[in-house]
Amino acid sequence: MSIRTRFAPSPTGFLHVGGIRTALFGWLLARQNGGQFVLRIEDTDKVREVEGSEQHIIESLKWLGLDWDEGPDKGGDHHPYRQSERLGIYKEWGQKLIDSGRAYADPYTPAQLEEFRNKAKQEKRPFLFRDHRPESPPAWDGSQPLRFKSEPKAYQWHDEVMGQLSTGPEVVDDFILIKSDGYPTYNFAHIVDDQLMGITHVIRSQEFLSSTPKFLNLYDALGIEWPKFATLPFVMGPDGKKKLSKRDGAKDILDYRREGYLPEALVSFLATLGWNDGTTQEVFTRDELIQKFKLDHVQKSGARFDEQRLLWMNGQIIRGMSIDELYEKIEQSDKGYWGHGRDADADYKKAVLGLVQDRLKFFAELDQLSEPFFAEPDENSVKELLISPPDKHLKGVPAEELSRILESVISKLEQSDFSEDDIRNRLNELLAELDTKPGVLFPVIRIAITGKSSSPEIFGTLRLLGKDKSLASLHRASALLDS
RNA sequence: GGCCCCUUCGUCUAGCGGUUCAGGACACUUGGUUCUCAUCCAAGAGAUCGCGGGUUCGAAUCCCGCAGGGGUCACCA
Repeated sequence: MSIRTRFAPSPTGFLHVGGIRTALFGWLLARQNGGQFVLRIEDTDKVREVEGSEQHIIESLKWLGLDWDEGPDKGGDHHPYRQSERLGIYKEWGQKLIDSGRAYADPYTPAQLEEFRNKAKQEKRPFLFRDHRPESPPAWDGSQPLRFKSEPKAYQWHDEVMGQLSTGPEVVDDFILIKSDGYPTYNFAHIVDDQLMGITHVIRSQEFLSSTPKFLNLYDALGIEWPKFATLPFVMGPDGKKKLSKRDGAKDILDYRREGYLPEALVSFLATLGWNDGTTQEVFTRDELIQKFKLDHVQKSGARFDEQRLLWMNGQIIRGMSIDELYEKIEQSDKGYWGHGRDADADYKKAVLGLVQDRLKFFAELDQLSEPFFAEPDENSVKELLISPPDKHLKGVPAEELSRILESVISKLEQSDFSEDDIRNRLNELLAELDTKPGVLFPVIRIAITGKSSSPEIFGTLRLLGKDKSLASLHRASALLDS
C-alpha cells in the first residue's frame, strides 16, 4: 500500500520552523516511498483565523520546495481540502455516532461546565466530563455541542518515533466533536478527514501525544483502523526550555527568504534538527534526504533552534555553488540584494561575486560586501579610518608616513597594466623599496579604495576596480591626508 | 495536582553491553594561508553520559527508584 501523509496547518498566521519541520518530515516520508503528500487546511476556528494565512502557508511551502499532490489550490480525489468546506461530512459522521450510541448532545451551559470543573478542583480530583453525562440527553439539533461518548480503557500503541506507549483509562474522556457553531473540533475533524483521505501516517508534533488515547477511542468507535503515528519532539526556542512559538519571537519562515537564506539550507538544517543518518554527514541535499530519511532515527527529545548553525549551513551551500549558479540564484530571489550594484552589468557582478562568495553568509549581506565595487569610497570613512585607525598595524603610523606611502603606491601603480599578477609584483617591489610591512601597506590601500577596514583580498579588489577608479580613489585619499 | 513524554560537551548530535577514561558538527580559543574580514587547513579547550540503586566479569547503553525539564487536562489546533 502506498504511503500517504498530510500537512494540516490551521490558518492562524505564518509558519515558523517548527511547523515547517513537521511538514518536511511528512513530505520526505511520502516522497521516498513514491506516495502522496496532502495539504489540508484546518480552518475550524473562525475566531483565531487570520486572513491571508492560507496563501502565506502555501507560499512558504512552495518556496521550500515541499510540493503536495492534493490540496485546496489544486484539488484531488478527496476534495474539498478546507475543513470549513466539509461541514456536511462531519455532521454526517456525527450522526453515525449518535445512531450507534457513541455521541450525544451536551445540554450544559458554559457556566455549568465551569462549575463542574471548579468542584473537581476543590475536591482535588481530576475533572472528567463523563462523570456528568446527562441521563437523558436532548435530541441534537445542532445548537448544542455534540459530545463523544467514550468507552474508557487502557491503551497501548506504537509510535514510529517515540516507540511503545501506554496509558490508563483515566485519560479517555468525553470530548466535543462538533461545536455549537456547527464547526467540528480538531479532535473529530482530523480523524474523519485522515480516514476519508486515506492518510496512512499521522505525523504531528508532541502536544498531541496526551490526546492520542482519546483519538484511539474514537477510531475504535468509528470502526476505523488506526493509522501509523509519528510524534515529533518540539523545536525549542533559544532558551531551550519552551517550544518555539510565535509568541516568543519565532520568525516567519518567509523572513528567511527575505534575508536571503536558501531553501536548501533551511531544508537541510531542519531535517538535521532532531534527525541524522548515523554518519558524520552534516549537510544534505533534498535528494539525499529523500533517500536517507528514517523516522526511527528521529530524536525523541526537543532540539533547540540554533540560528548560528543555520547561518553556517547557508554559507556552506553558497560556497559550494559555482559563480553562475550563485548569480542566477540571487537574480531569481531578489535583485534588490545587490543594492548599489542593482543596475550593473552581469559580467561585472559575477566578477564581484567571485571576490565576495567566501564571505557571503546570506544574500542580505551582499550590498554591504559588494558596495566598494559599485560606489566610490565614502570620504569621511576614509579620513576617519586613516587618521584614527582601529587596525593595530596602522596605529601610531604618522599621517606624513601614510601620505608618503600613498604617493608611492600611486606612482607604482600608474605603470601597471592592472592584471592581478602585475599588481602583486609591483606592490611587492614597493614593500621592499619602502621597507614597510604588508600589515601597513595593504590596509592603507584598502581604506583608500574601499573606505572600509575590511574587504576581499587586495590584489583582486584592485584588479576588478580597474586602473582608473583605483588611482582616482588613491589620489583622493592622498589629498584628504594632506588637508 | 493527575496523566504522558524527555534527560550525552554551551548548542545539534554519534553511541543501541566490551575495540569509547565517549566520536563528529556549530560556536569559542590559538596558529598557518604576503594585510583586514571571511574561507580553507591544523591544533586546543569543552560531557565524571541528570542523580541514586541494582543486573553483569563488564553499562552512556538493560532494570528499578528519584530529581529536573516539557507537554496535556478548552465549544484552540
